[in-house]
Amino acid sequence: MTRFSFSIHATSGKARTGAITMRRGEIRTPAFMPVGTAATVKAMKPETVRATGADIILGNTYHLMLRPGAERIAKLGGLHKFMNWERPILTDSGGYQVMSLSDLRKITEEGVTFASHLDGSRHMLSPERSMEIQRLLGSDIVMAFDECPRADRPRDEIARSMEMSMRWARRSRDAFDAGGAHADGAALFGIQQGALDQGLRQHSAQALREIGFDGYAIGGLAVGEGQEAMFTTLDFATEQLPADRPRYLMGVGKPDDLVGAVERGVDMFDCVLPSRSGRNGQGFTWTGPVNLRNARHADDTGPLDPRCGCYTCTRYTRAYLHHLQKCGEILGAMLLTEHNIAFYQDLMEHMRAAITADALPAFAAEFRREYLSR
RNA sequence: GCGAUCGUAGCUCAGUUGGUUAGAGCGCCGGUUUGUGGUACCGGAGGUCGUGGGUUCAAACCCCAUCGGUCGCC
Repeated sequence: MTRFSFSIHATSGKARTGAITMRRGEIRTPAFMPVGTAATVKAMKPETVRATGADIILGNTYHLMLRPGAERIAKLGGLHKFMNWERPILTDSGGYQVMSLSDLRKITEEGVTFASHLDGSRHMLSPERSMEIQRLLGSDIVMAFDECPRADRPRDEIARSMEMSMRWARRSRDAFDAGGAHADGAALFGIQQGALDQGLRQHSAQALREIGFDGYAIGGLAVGEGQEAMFTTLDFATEQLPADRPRYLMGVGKPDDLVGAVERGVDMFDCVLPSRSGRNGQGFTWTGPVNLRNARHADDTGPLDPRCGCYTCTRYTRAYLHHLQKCGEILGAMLLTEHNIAFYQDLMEHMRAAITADALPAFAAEFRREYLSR
């Protein structure tokens, strides 16, 4: 069994490029992970997701435990077989969704009880149960169970939440090790909290390092604080985490967020933006986001992005994509999602090449000049 | 020709004991989406209430005429 390992091949400033090697394949970093919440990257076939260049996708403990159920997926052979994706899968622990989706949640030291957003039924998640579910799913990168408080909460509340998340991180580590997932070659990532506070972030990072994880995630950002505050936090947050382990900025972000975060030393990302936007008419291009529902595209015979070599851009006009979006046609979501995911992967590939050439600052400057020009 | 009935936003319609700047859905125009509640969310434009008279302090609403649609009867 190939043990989890991370090697850095080149650096450019604080940015690094390299690869994570795992039992189900290699993950080139910096990496963008398309989100496949309910055992599917919405509107895309797994082979198409792979064809865009994705090495790994994300799945969700919260959604899958409610439907179809973790035990059922285990009985059906695990998440990879269930959804026909044989490469690595990272599973979120459910902590964030309990905050963002469910009502009637009650948080105690033991864990969280909450009402399903699907049918109101009552459920419980704890570090131990989250580890068990992620093991049943067959996850390759398991995330520690944490609490993600809103960034606008008072500092003492953020501090107490972070400290509990660190105790939960310890319990996640223990439950993960006891469950045997480690021996199977799965990896466990801890999640730093502390919102925008440098001291709290430092405490959180120290606690995680003492426990020891295969990788370290930065949680609690991109929750409304704005890009400048996020970058300011990343300036110190990445340096607080071990240099020889992957750093994963959870839930981020827009293309310019990714570039700025890579410059600050982040190695992994996931975000719903490219896939959700694909269903709602927003396409990403090298010259900025485009709303394909806008009437000005109705007679445009050009591609969405002339510099993009994806399936959609090499075969379809903006006029057609506009038409599909206006009609709410399924193919519109499919074609635009595929482009957006391909664009994100292309962006990552460009950044990896720029870091390899030790030329990330020049690439980033040129990217911003064009992407943010309008 | 006679009778009935209907004409309100681009479309389908709501709107009476006559009473602020006449509403809805869809469509149209635009914006939002960051560890995903897949037909999402937010905002905006748009109407001489078929037309012309009349009654009234006040008319989409009541009266008369007229034009147009639909149905029925000769």
